Amino acid sequence: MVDSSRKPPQERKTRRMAARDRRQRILDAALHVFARENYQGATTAKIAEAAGITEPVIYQHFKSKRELFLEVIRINRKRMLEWNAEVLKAHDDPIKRYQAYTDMFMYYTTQTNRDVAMVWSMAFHVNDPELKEELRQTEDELLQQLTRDLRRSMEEGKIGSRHAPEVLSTLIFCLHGHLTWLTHVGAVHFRNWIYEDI
Amino acid sequence: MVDSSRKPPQERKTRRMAARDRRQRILDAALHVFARENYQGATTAKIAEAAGITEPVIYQHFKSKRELFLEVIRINRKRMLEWNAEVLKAHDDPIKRYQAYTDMFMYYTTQTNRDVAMVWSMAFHVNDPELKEELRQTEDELLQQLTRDLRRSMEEGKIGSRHAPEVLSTLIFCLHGHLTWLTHVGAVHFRNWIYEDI
Amino acid sequence: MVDSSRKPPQERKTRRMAARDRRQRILDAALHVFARENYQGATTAKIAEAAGITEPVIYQHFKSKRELFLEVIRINRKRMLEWNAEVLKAHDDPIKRYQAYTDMFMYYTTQTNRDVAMVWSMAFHVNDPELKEELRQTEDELLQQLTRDLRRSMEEGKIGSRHAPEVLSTLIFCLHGHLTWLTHVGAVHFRNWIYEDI
Amino acid sequence: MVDSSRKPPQERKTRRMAARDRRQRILDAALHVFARENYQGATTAKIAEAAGITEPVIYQHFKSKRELFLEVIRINRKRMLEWNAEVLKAHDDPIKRYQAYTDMFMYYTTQTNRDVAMVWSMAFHVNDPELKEELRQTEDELLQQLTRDLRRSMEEGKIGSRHAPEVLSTLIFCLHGHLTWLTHVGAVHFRNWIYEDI
DNA sequence: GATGAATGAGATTTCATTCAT
DNA sequence: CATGAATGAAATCTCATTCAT
Repeated sequence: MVDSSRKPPQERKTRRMAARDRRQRILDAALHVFARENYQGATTAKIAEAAGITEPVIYQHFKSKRELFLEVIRINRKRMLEWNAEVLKAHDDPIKRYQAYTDMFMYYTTQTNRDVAMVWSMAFHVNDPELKEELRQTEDELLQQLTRDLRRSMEEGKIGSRHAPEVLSTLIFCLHGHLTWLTHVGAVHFRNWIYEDI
Repeated sequence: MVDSSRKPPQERKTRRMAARDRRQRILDAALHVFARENYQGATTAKIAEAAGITEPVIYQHFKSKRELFLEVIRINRKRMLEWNAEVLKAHDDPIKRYQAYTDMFMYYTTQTNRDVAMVWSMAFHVNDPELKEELRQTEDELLQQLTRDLRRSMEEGKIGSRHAPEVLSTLIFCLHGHLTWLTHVGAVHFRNWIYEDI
Repeated sequence: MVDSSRKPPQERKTRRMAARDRRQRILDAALHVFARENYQGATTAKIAEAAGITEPVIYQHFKSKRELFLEVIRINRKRMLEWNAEVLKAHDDPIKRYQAYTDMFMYYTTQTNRDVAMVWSMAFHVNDPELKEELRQTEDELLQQLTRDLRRSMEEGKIGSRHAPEVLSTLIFCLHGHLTWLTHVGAVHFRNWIYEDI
Repeated sequence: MVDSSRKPPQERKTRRMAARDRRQRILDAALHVFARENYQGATTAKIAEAAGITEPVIYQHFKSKRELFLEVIRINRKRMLEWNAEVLKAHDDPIKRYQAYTDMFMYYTTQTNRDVAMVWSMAFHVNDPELKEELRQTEDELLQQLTRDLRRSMEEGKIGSRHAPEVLSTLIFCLHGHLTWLTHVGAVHFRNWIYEDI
């Protein structure tokens, strides 16, 4: 996808680039296959096929299937946290801000992002303490980012305080999780108006 | 459920149990193991061990692992729908009614019920069209039961209509799903006050 | 099928009778199932079901599946040898005699007898030395009975000696075996006229 | 069939064989084991052992045991039909032609070919409709090839027409089938002179 | 003597992972 | 580095056979 052709002199750099490419391809494929097939359902064979490589290549980039999965999770953890922070900084007007936040969630139900959401919610069902801890922390951070922001807005009187900030953030958050399900399963009819109402 | 109290001296002489009881024991064990380990992670060996039997016995009662799982799901589907309906009929006063409804959800985060909730949310990640359809229908029914009830209460002026009934039911519903996660993962600190606020 | 009801005084005899009955039922069912499903394909479960009993009953009458099979083979060995001898004694006129012999073979391709033929030919594929020896002996005996008879008829000038008696008997014999196949598989179109021609 | 003669020092370092060769080795081993042990008696473990590999390797070359078996059958079906046709074209003199045909059958009682014959006759006892149809067709084709040839020879007056061509071909055919049995079981004493007599 | 429940042993098949080239 | 070949370990499921009642 990047440039593996127009740099003949530096041999090593080309290789490095290619390796990084490969790794990314594997991660992309893995995300997709994990989302579709579940952790244990996603065989290394399927992932390799989706990445257009052979199985052993996976093991040149990742120690094991578990490590690959954790990496997928970590990448999206980082991505989610950054994204979250960014969105909350994007607008001065809180109304617009939360609107953007909402949009972000909506965004998560489409294609690639849907894969992210699926993997995320699926990860909760993998019985791995280390992973579990990581998930919990991420959820907590995301929630606190939003809670802090909401509280500040309330204190500044910029939004109504019909709900306590913790409650509101949790509500918004739950919607996210649940909408993933509903989308996944096909019951999508109220998606559009629910945010407006809150 | 049967007689686990008037056991004779033998500690665990579980052999020679009546077919019905054995079946139930397997279902109980399966529910627990599926909740803990995921569909594919829950091997028949683990289920058998949890039920205190050997693997082949499972196949005297269920045609396959898949069938066992579907049975677990179906039983809880029925249980959930009945329970839901019952709770909504329990009190004339809507406030008390929804309070009971809320309590029911809370109840779902404790031991056995927690297993039910876990299996339920886990089931969405099993790649099986028949199962998926069944899940969707159940969610729909549960949601509609609640929506109808809320709408009626609003029309009778018994509860405020700050949110549209569809929205409110969805909100309540999402909380259910998400709280399961949060509980599962260990972030439980606001459980108590969130319902009061809504 | 026989009388298990009209003999109240002699308890033991009634029982004996019943036991013998059961045994026969099992043997009949076994013959049928073995013919249809192959030695290893014929599970004790299928045999029990065909006999209208439960599996353990089989083990009250036979030491093992193998023993049951050997018994089935032995019974039909005896039956075949007796039958063979009888048929060859039935007529003085050799022509009629061989006609009857031929008819007997034909008979073997219909229902019950077909089962016998199938089991017989199937038995050759069971890898069991003891069984193999028994089969060989039976084939030899059957063949020699016929050969002796043919030789005598030739010596008495009662039938033509276009073929040597050993050859003719083998030919007739082969037809038997092969017709079983052809019938089994559905290619039956010349059955009728082939014997006339020889 | 491949190079089993120019082996390097290592006694049985069979690892890392070319896919084609490995496949062939498995087919060879399978033919042998199926012939000896019956379809269901021939476990993948036994086949793997005979091929000097571990079980999973079989599944890299064949989708299932059934597919492996069908492949064995198909290969020999092709081989038989070609062979048959070739032999019937080999000589102008019909006497020599049928002599060669006979020799071919005889040939089928030697080692490898004997395995082919055994598998062929055993296949009739495998309860599989698709397989059965394939077998029937092959038998029919073989029989018709021979019948046509015999009829032409008779019409040209090159061989006597003591028997109708259909009958003669069936006779020859039956001998084939039955001789396989007899050989398999150990009663081989007349093999030599029977063809001359017909 | 018959039955329902149970099981050890094993069959087929899959999968993550590792060599050897 | 990449790949084709290989495999140990385990998963699902079956089956002949045996208890306990």
